[in-house]
Formats: sequence, structure tokens, C-alpha cells
Amino acid sequence: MPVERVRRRIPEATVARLPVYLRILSEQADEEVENISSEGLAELAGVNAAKVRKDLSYLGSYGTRGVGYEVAFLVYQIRRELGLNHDWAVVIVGAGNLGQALAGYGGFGERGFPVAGVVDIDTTKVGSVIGGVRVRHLDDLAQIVQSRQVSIGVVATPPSAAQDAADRLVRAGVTSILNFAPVVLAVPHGISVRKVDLAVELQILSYYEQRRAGGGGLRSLGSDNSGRGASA
Amino acid sequence: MPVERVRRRIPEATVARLPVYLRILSEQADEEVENISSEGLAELAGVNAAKVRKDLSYLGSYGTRGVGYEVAFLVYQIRRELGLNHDWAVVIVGAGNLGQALAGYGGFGERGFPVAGVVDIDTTKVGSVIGGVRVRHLDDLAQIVQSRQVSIGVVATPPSAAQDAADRLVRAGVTSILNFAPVVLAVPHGISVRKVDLAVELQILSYYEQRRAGGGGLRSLGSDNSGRGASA
DNA sequence: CATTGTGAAGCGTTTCACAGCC
DNA sequence: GGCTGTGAAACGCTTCACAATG
Repeated sequence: MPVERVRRRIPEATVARLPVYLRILSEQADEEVENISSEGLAELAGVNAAKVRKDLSYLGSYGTRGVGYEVAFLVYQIRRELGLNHDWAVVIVGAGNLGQALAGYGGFGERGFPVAGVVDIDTTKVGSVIGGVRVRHLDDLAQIVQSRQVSIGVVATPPSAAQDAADRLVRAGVTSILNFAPVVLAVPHGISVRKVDLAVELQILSYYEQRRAGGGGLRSLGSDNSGRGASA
Repeated sequence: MPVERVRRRIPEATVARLPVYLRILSEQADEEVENISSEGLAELAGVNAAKVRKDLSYLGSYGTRGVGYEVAFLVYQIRRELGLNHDWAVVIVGAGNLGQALAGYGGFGERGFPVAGVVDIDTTKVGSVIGGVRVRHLDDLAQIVQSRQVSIGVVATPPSAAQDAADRLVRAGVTSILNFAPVVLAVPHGISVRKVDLAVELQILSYYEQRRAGGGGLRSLGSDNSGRGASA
């Protein structure tokens, strides 16, 4: 029987932090830092050291007691764990304001997510070039997904078109969706969806602002940090 | 002694969902729906009914047993709770790709977050108009914040400039920051920060993609839904 | 009698605290 | 001696299940 490494199940919360550690560790590597302690990494990531250690322990025992973690090695391990050893092509649906900004934002390709295409239903937008990519018609979506092996789709349409965009992405074979439209997408079981909603983020900030201002009731002030943020 | 309503402390997870309920309820109100059950709202929000009821119970007992919740009234209560009774002006730092898209995206103002200004350090960008707002120089930040009573700042700069942008925002008097730069911001205690990091979102999707593809170990497939997303 | 509001159980995450190891 | 790795405790959030009630 082959020795098949059975992958540990990594808690969702940890998965969400690994990319942050990865970015920081990559920066450290660029600055030729060779080792880092959980304490040091925690500081830079804005979390606590025990959390870093527990998070990293899900990858395996890659630290050295008394020393810390070897930066380059950790970078490698996290990248492997996150599936970042190869690129993942993405396709952007919607060439409006946001779609254009996303396509034009170089950071995507650099970080291993090359934009395989941008599509829009509006024929007047088709043909224009944004971020080095020519906008194609929504009907070409399936063809792009298949020929470029796209598995991640980005929904950057107006709310009213978002569900249709998601349906088309799924039909074309995409299995992960990053949704920028303020809409709860219905997708088949087994498709991953993550949502980024700017208005929601602002409204959450509004809540804490208002609370700080004493809006309505009386409460002590203090740390109003809101979860996904950092406040050092 | 005046009857001062002492505001319940609302769990962070609930605060993050209220904006979603609010959007859905507003849509329902537009369609003249008068009442909605926790079941119905849960369905539309992609969560379960018990969660909806518990979430709403933090606002008070605003439902009617046997009937459900009155849509218009709930909209009002949630808006009040989130501090959305008045507008919150925002200022955007960074007029690059993303800053422009954000400024140009009408949804901000519509949803109660008018863009009071966009600033950039690059003098060649100053003066251009995006989304109806003229780009001004970073040095004008404090003046904009004060004259327009801005309490929320949006950091849309390159990573290297993000901390400086945050420092300036805080010095100018902003107390909440929405950060789009892939950087952990250090801010004084009492300042709220929320982060939106596109690369992180994609990397999380990558993790589940890779896992689905059986990358590395052997595991059953099944529901890989990733937390902030919905999959119906 | 449908549906809310909520104690209590269940579950995942964070933090503590310290044994284990270099 | 310093730092990791990890059981166990603490915490917060979700879900259950049902009494309360219009």
C-alpha cells in the first residue's frame, strides 16, 4: 500500500489567515530574513502568537524549538497547502467600473491568478482592451473557461445580472466564484463562493462609528475592533 | 432619572449579517411585501431561520408570533441600529485603478456613503474628475475631513503607501478605515479597521479548489463552502 | 396553530499554560 | 534558555427544541 499522506483538515479560520502569513513571510524572505518566531510573525500579522503556532501546526511540525520557523520553508509549505504551486486562471464577468479595475489591477496575475478573460454582455464594451486583456462577449464565456482551464470566476456585474453570471460560470465549468455583487448567489452544492460587499463593510463600520458616538444608548468606549480588521 | 435605553451589545457576527438582511428587506419593501417570516428571510439571506431569529432578537422583540416581522418596521430598526439614519461621508485615498473604480461606483453614495473627496499624492492625477469628484492632493486630506465631517476613510493606495495613508487619515480625525491594500495597518486603539484583500479571497478559493482536485492527500469531497459565501 | 423568542446544547475558534525539544 | 507544539479551558457563535403567544 502506498504511503499516501492523508491531509489534515484545516479549520476555515486558519485557511483564511494563511494567505496573510504567506504575504508577510514572502516580504521577510525578500528582506533576507531567514528565521522568524511565532511571536515575530504574530506581531507582523496583527494576531497573537499562540494562534500563529496553532495555525502553523495544522501544516505539520515545521518549526524548530528554541529557534523559530525557517522563512523560506514556511513559504513553500503554505504555498503548497493553499494550492499556489501553479497558477489559477480567472475570468471576470462584467467590464464595468469594478471589472475594469480588477482586470487592470496587476496584482492578480502577479499573485498567481492570471486574468484569462473579461466578458460583458454589452456589445459596445466588447473589443476594448483593459489591463492588457480584450473584452469579449458574455457568450464566449464557456469557450474561454474551457480553453484556458479556468476554475475561478469573478462576478463584477450589477446586482440584477449577478445570478445569471453565476449560472453561466457554473455551466461553463467554473467551480469557485468570487462575488462582488450585493446579491446572495444560489449555486449548486460543491461550488465555493466567497463574497466581497463594499456596502456591507461600510455599514459595519457605520455601526461601530455610531456606537462610538453614543448613538442611542450609553456604553463604554474602548476597543471597537471589528473582527476582520487589525488595530494595533 | 431619565429612561436611558441601554443598548444591548450585538455580537460581531450578527452585526456583519444585519446589512445583508437590510438589503433583502429593502428589496422586499420595494416589492410591497409587508410581512416576512424568519424562514422567508433566512431563505433569501442564505442562512438558517434560527440564526435570523436570534440575530433579530438582539434588536428587540420586533416580530409577531404566528405572523412574522413587518418588513418596513424591521428596515427602520436595522437602519437605526447600524447608524444609517444619516449619511456617512467617506474620503478615498488613492486615485489609482481601484480608487477610481470606487469613486465611480455609484453604489456608495446611494447607500448612504457619499464620497466627500478623493486624494492622491501624484500631482498629475490631481484635478482630474472621477465619479463626479475632482481628485485633490493628499495634503488636502485634513481639510476635506474636517470641512466635510468625514469619519470613514478608504485606503486604496499601493501597499507601500498604505500605512502612511492610514496615519494621515487618523491624524485628520477619521475613526474608521476600510483598507484595500494588502498590508496589516497599525492604528491607534479605538480606530476601527476593516480589510478587503482580493488576493486573500482568491487564495482561499484556491485552497478549496486544490482540495477538491485532491491535491496532495486523499479526502472525501462534499461541501467545501468557505464561510463567508453562500451555496444553495 | 404558525411563528417568534430564547434557554440550553453543540461546535468551532481562541487563548492559556506548560511539557517537550533543540 | 528560548521557543515550539498541543492538551485543555475559555469563549463566542450556531443550532436545537420548545414554551410563549398573537
